[in-house]
Amino acid sequence: MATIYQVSELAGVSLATVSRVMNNNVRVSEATRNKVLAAMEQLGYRPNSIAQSLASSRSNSIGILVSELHGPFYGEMLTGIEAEFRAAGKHVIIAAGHSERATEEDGIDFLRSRNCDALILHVEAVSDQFLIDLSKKETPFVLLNRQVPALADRCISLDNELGGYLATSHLLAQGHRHIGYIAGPMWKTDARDRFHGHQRALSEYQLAADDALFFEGDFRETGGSKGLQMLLASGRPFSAVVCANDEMASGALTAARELGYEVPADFSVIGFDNVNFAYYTYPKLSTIDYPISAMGHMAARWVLKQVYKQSSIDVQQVFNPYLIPRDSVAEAATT
Amino acid sequence: MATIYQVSELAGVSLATVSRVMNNNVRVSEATRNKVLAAMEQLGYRPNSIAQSLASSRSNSIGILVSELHGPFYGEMLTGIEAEFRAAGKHVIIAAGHSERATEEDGIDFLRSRNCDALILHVEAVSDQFLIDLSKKETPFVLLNRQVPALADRCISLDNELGGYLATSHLLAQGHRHIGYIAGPMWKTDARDRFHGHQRALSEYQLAADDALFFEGDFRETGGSKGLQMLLASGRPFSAVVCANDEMASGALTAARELGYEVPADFSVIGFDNVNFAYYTYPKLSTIDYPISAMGHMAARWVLKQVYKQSSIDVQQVFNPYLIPRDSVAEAATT
DNA sequence: TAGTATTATGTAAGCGCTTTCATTTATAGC
DNA sequence: GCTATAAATGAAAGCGCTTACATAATACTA
Repeated sequence: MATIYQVSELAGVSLATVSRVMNNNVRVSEATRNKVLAAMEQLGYRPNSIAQSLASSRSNSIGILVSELHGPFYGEMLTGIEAEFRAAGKHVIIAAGHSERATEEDGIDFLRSRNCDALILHVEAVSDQFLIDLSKKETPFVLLNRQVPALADRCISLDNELGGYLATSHLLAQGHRHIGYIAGPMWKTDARDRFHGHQRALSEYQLAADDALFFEGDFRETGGSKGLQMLLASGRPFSAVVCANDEMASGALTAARELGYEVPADFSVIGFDNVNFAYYTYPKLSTIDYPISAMGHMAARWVLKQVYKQSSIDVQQVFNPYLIPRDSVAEAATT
Repeated sequence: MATIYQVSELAGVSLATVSRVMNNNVRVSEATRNKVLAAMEQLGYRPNSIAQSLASSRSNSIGILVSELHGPFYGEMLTGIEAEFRAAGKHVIIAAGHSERATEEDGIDFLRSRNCDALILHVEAVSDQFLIDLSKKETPFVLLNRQVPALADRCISLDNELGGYLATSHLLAQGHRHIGYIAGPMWKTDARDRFHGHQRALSEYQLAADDALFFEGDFRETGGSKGLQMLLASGRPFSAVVCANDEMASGALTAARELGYEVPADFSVIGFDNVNFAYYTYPKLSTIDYPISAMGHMAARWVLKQVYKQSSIDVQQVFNPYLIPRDSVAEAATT
């Protein structure tokens, strides 16, 4: 692989000049620039980005930590982030945190030691305090899908409480009064927030969540089917169930069918996230849209703006969920 | 951030010694090693991986190029790869190729300029020749889900032809004789191979694929629903349809339902890939298992073995698909 | 045309490590 | 105690760039 030195020799100029034409910020005469460009072309020169990083102490790489690499949710998110950075000539280094504190901290460490210019963190298990401490170190970061008041300026988040509220309100508006709830792991903020929204909607109707109709799931399909079975086993009547995400809703749908129930005839189901496959379940899942791809883009743009100083970029930090009514919710039977 | 120099000063040794204890291959006396370790600890020293890379000309990073970052298939694949490398202390740089030639070549370029020690490529649009040329350059790479005869030793692939054969054989064994086919984009090798398997199975029954019952889709849900509509519109009777992947099968299932058909009562449907959600469709999708996660692991291990010389690792290069019978395929009505 | 302000280019000192080679120190043999 | 050998450590030259700073070339002014 050719080095900058060989280019400079061929072009008959100094190293510095070659470097200048690469980072075409400084003025170089048109003639010289062309000579250099020609030499680069001829040698098939490509800059060694490691050397560039070392010399300039910017690595042009951004570390991304997500809980998982698979799953519709994270996939969308990563796509949004990658697209934005790729266009800007930056690259992403990705690690998975698996929603475990140790793994997440480890991942952050790993990314930091890779000299990332910035980090985009989708972390669930580390404490707020850990993040606050981290914010005092040199590597800037932005939090996706998390609200830490002390770090508000670096949070890109969805109003999960509102989403939970919207879901339950929808059910309520359709006449449902006995509503089951299959939650996410309650140690996760978003799971809690969604549930709080649920409670708020309920309280507007002078209702309260029924403990017997509450199940704490795991945000995965199996959690949804297990949850539905528990709800059914409770013996308590219900005409609707809200699932804290689409994957659990999908599991619940499948379980319902297996147990001989029909949705929405026997009871309605609503999900959360509006992941891609929600449209392909049967019945089509009513859900709350989570603009995760847009939020991924936004996190990337935050970095572009704050870290790479592309000041013209606008960043939206708080996103709002909205209802996507489809076929899994119907009016409550009037009894 | 502390540098190696500060560590060496604090420990009262030379740079070289500190470097040695980091790469603990060379012999350093126990006493010195402890002094250095203590100094590192005290300074919170962490090596600058960029500098390490420049000096050692290994970057400890592996470039991954996939078609998309989202979707159940790629998600699984990335998870497999990341897990393997993370454990080995390597990191992955990920780019998306979007199944377009220019974007893929661009992505490869991008990754190479990032000084990756190796590349794992899931490319569909670049030519075999391009890859052969690439193999002559210095960056080693392994191909996932692609068979290039001249590069056989760096291909990790599935026998797609066999998979296609298994799917159709299953249908045939259930008595189906009129079988529709919703293919992937036929310029993609895997789509073609699967179709060839389909033809082979058919020929064993002295049957041939019916052009009127063939639709070239796009491997996505919409392609499946469009495909099914075309099949239905053709006026040709059929009792089963094979979809070249699960996403199209899911789309076909949804479309069938919307048009008033029942699967598998009116016709059977079989997919391909066995992605996570195939179990949650209605009816549960019969499909062909594609061990993509295992293959992702294997691609990573190929790199560990070939590039990082971890010779104890075993690598399996060709994987076999197998049938997962579920509920979307039933026996053909005996007429 | 000398004098000054601009612009273009070159020189050279790092960036924080690895690694070769030379040197010092410890170990052993006689 | 003195050499021969091995083990531990240090000195220093890069890796391929960026970036002050210095200098040379050109343009502009009076």
